[in-house]
Amino acid sequence: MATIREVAALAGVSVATVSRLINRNGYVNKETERKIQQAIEELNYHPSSIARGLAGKRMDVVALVVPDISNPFFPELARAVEDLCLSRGYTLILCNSDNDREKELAYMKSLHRNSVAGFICASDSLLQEDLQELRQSGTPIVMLDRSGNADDCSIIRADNRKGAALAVQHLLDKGCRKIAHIYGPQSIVTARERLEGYEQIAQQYAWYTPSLLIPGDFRMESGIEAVQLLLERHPDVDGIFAGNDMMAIGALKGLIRQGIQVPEQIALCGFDGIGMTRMTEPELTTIAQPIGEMGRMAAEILIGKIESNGGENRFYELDVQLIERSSTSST
Amino acid sequence: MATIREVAALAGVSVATVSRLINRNGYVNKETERKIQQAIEELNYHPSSIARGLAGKRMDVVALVVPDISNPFFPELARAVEDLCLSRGYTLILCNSDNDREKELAYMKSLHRNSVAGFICASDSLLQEDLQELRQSGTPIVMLDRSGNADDCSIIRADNRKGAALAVQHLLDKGCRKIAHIYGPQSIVTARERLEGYEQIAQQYAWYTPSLLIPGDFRMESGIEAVQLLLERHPDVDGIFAGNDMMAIGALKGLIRQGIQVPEQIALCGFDGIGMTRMTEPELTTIAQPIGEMGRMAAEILIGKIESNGGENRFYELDVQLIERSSTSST
DNA sequence: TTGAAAGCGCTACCAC
DNA sequence: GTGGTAGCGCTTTCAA
Repeated sequence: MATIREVAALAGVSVATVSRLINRNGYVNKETERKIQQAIEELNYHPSSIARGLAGKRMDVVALVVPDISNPFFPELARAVEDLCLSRGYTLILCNSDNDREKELAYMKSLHRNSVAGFICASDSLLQEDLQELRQSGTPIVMLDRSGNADDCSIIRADNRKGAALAVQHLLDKGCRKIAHIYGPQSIVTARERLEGYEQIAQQYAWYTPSLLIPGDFRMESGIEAVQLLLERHPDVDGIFAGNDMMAIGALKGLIRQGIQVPEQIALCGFDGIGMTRMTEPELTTIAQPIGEMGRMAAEILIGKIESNGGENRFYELDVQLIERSSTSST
Repeated sequence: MATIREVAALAGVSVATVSRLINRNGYVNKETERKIQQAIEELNYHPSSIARGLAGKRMDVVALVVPDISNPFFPELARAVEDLCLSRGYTLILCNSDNDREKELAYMKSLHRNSVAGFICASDSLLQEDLQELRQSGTPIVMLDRSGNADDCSIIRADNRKGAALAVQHLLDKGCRKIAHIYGPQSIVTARERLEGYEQIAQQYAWYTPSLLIPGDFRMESGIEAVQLLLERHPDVDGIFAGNDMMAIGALKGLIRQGIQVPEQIALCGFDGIGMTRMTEPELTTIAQPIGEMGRMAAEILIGKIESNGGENRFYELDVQLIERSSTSST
């Protein structure tokens, strides 16, 4: 691995000049530049980020912590973040916390020691105090989706309340007269907001009763179980709004298992808009978050902060969209 | 962020002593140790991996490149790798190449610049020459699953041939008399091996004909299309072995769409053993690779190489297992 | 058992 | 325009 000194020697200039060229600051003679470029080629020189980091220049690694990589929503989100980072010359470290505090803290420690340039948190189980160290060292932080609110950082989230309302309204439009909601963990902000959105509409109707609310944990299995419980409680439901797509997929499976026709007997709508909703039969109607845009935006804002040393913190609430498919409308 | 010098000053010793203690090499007086430990606590000191890296000590970051994060097989694999790395004090950089050469090269460049300690490749589109730089710098490399063979590194793969044979045999046992195979890209070693495994058994039968081989790209959509093509060619097939679970899921969807009963009319078997095979209705029979073990093993071998400066290179072929579910056996 | 000092590869400041 | 050089935080001889 060639060093800057070797390049300088080969090009017959000083390391300072090479450094200036590489970082494109300061003046460098055209002819000198050519010679240096050639030397770089010849030695196949790549500046060491390590040394660069030590020498005070900001590093080019940013981290994204997701709570559950087995939920395709997060890989999709990660892809978007990754794409933008890569195109801007940053490398992404994808950390899967699995909602495991141990892992999370191990990651925080590692990130801190490795001096990441920026940090995107999409995990709900990371506490404010855990971010303290990073924050103290001035590392820009962006909170994405589940991670909820926090001081001193920008927050990016879809309009969960509106999306939930949209879902319920859609089910009503499709003729449903008793709509249940499988809600996610109330410790998670997105789950809370979606529940609120549901209630906002549902409570206007006579059929509404709290027992239409079934708890889930955002994972597929809980969707199956929720359906079971729901059918015992309310054999006459004709619409289900699941708090996310994974639970919706589980719910669909539960319904099919019980021999229930979807959407004829019960219509079903999810939330997230992950690709997998097109995998089921029938395909799932869902409220699509702009996943790609959220990821890109998070990365962009983060990099903006890294490169400008700060910038104002805002709360971005992105719009959602109903995607109508066969789980709510029989052809 | 406290430095080693501050710790040394507070403890009233030299930086060398602190360094010795931290790295647990060389002698340190009990009493001195206590004082240093206390200083470390007090300043909440974490050694900088950056500086440590520059100073010649090996870094604690390893990278895993996967070809397609939207195939749950890879997140599952990554989780296993990640867990083991974390438990051994390493941080994992998860790189999703999307089979995109641009991205791949960008990653390789970044990894090189950041001097990763080790590298696990699970991507098929990374060429030998792309690994050249890493290899030259002495970075240990492990090839996992799709990445195929390469010199100077250990290789870990499931027994794809045997798994495929197992699948076909299982379909035969279930009474199938004409079994098709949806195969993956033949540029990928695992796809080739599975095709071979299929042929090994199928060719022994009179019903076998090359037109039972339908190409796919390991993604769900291609499973749907493959089924369509297959049914045109052979309306009388009664068994399908898909080259991986994602295509199997697609195939299932295609079959259901056409109103075909699974497994009554056509039995279906996948390959990989991803969790999602339990999400469909009917659930999918599949050949399970020991995903967790593969990931852990890859990480373990890699870390072994990192810490021992090399070690012999072996080819590990892990055993697979048939998981029988309703897509091949009607209750 | 401990300390002093020479780098690791690079950036940035100050002279020339 | 260009070069000399002082660190960045740490590890690692080599002496003491």
